[in-house]
Amino acid sequence: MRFAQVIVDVPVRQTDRPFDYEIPAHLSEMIEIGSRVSVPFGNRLLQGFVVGMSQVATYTSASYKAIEQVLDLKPALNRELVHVAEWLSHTYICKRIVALQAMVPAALKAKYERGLFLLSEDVPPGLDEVGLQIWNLIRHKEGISKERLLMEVDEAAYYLKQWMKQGLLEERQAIKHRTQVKKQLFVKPAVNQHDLFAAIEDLPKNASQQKKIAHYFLTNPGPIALADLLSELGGTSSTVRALEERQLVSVFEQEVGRDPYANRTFKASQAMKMTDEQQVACDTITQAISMEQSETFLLRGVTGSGKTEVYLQAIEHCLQLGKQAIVLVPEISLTPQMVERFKSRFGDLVAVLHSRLSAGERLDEWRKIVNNQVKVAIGARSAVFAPFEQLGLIIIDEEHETSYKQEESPKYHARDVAIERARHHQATVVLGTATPSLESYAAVQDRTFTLLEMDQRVFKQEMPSVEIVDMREELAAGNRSMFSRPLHQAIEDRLTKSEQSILLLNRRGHSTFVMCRSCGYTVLCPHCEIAMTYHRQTQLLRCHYCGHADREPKQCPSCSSAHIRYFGTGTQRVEEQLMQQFPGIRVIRMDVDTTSTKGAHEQLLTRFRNKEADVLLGTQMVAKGLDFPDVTLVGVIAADTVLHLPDFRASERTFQLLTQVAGRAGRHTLPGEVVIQTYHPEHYSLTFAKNHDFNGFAEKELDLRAKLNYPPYCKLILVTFSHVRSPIAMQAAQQFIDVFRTQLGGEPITILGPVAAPIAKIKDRYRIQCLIKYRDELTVLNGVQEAWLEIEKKTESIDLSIQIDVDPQMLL
DNA sequence: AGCACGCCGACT
DNA sequence: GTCGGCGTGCTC
Repeated sequence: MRFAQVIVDVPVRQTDRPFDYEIPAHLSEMIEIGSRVSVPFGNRLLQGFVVGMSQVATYTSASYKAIEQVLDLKPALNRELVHVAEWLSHTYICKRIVALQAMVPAALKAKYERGLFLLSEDVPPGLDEVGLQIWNLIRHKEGISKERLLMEVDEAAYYLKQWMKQGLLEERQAIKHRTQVKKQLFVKPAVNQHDLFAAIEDLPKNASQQKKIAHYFLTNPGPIALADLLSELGGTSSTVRALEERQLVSVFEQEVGRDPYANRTFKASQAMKMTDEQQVACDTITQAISMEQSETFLLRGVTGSGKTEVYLQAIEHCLQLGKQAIVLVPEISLTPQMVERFKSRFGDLVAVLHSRLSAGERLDEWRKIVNNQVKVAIGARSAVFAPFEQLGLIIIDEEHETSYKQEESPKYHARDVAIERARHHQATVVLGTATPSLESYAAVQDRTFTLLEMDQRVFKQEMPSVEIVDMREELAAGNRSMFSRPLHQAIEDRLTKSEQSILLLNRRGHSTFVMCRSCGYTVLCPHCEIAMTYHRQTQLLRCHYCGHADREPKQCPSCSSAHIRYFGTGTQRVEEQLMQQFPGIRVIRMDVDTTSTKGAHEQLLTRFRNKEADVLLGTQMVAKGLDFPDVTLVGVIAADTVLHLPDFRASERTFQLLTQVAGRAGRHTLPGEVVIQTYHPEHYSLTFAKNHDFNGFAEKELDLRAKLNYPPYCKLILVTFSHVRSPIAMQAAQQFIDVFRTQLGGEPITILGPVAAPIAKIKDRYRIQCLIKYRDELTVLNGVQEAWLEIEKKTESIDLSIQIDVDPQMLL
């Protein structure tokens, strides 16, 4: 007898462990570690993942249940990914099933539905006509829901009750598989060519369409998609149906893979000649891939230094060795241009995974990986789990981006997952960026990572000149506009030269807060402790955290004064001001509000590329990876917005954002200019960004981090407790810390808190947080895990939520 | 998570 | 006497 250890799809404390199931003989060939299976659990049928196999059960029992079904022809995961899931669950403290499910496309997550199942093959004797009808309906649509049946047949309730009592029928939960495989209608000839030829003669004289189609099949006997047939030959499906009725053709369904890029052709491209710097970087990387020593490289290249070409050639080498490669890019920069570069170099060997694909399209792309049809996967964060068997290379572009940290459980960082996977495969990791995260920079200093540098732009252009404008001086000089004189001048200059500009403001909406001039009351969201943002088009005050919207107030809700004023500048107001101050200017605004519909993002960028606008105005999404030849001016409306966030990474974020957005200017033949407006012109993250001096910034910032004891000099775990009543959350937090301290047994660990989170209330729930600072003590993760389980157990009955974020990227 | 089992109050 | 409330504990 063989057994499989299965993690079942129930994400709670009590079931977060493997359960033993018998492997039935007829499935023994199919089941492997990593297989997705369905298993009986209690009186339900659940989905699960096989994480182990053994000759004897690990749990002693008189009888064992057996695996019911294997859900995929090829296992969804493999042994290595099952290991990584285990690593994920203890590194980021999450339930095992949550870790496993994060590795497969969302379309494979089971949905469960209660449905009706007959327990007897035979129709009960003496059943009347209506009863028989219902019986057959249930037999036909096994698992149909009770509600649906009652809707279809009014009298059903009586029969159902009877049969359940007699044990002929039961209602139980079943796995409802989402539409997974796309099917399409195909047509093929039903007779041989000879008969078909004869039959054409017999067709009615006026059946010209039918004849046309029949003729087609004389020369093309193979099946063809119905849609293709009709678009090629004209006619409608009724024509085909007529032929089907004459039994000359047959129509059938067939599985087809969705290919989101099927209708696009990509020009094949060749490797480009690289600069010396590129060549050195590429050679070092390819050598490491060949040596299989699992090395991590930090490729620091200034914006425009041609990192992508290095990636492409390194991948080429990797493929030549018979290995596969993963490329991670931030979601927002996974634009058609980026996809195009990879598709044109590697053609059909690339699978593309990003969130703008439908769930089905994503699944199909992912299946190409499982079925070994592709060698390269390019995608956002979750593509790090691409189930390749022979990984040679993992590339993470724009390594510093916060989007590599998943904000939901499992709260993993793709960079760390990549390094863990590379360890299993003896693969190479390349982290590319112009502005490394300080964690990676520190890892270079302690020789965990190897540094590769590229300081020259490919076409030898100068880095853009950067001017920092002190807005306090502008005000003193009587300029109350949001555009300083230098920025105003620069925009005007581009308009006359018909060059383009990018303007960055990291806040959407119109005004960022609404305050009463009489009493000082600020309008807060009733559900969150956050100022509401005014949106002019809709004339609504909107909360950017929970989406709550209110009408624009005509008077102060607190003192009824009419002196309500709008403060703080958002992208909408900048747009208005641009139109006012530069008559005739063409502006494209790009923020969450204008890019929420499918394809809007690409469409706006295409319009800008086609020079249908003079200015691209937007939030940080305009800072990333864009490359437009005619952009010669980048303006930062307010560099201070990020600087003042209550987060120890505020300076780092500001430096990165400014450097990245500055890199959008003058990338081709025209020189670039950058204007940064600020109230803190002396701040080091601005001055180092002005001089394009990453190393200088890093040294200064590391020094500060060391003094304040923050990463990379310590590790962090952020634990957030939330409840509708603040004291309950606070009490739970305190208990958590007590248990945690006991677990540690006197290790000197710093715990900040419990205190109210910077955003103290979201969606009517008060948030209390604790920040754990530690070196690398092994006991800490375990202690958090244990304390979590204990508090979870204690608070089971109340609606308390506990969020654990290991290595948090945002302290909000 | 679900669901059965179990022990107490208000109905036919 | 039975239906049904939600507290408790288990699922290979």
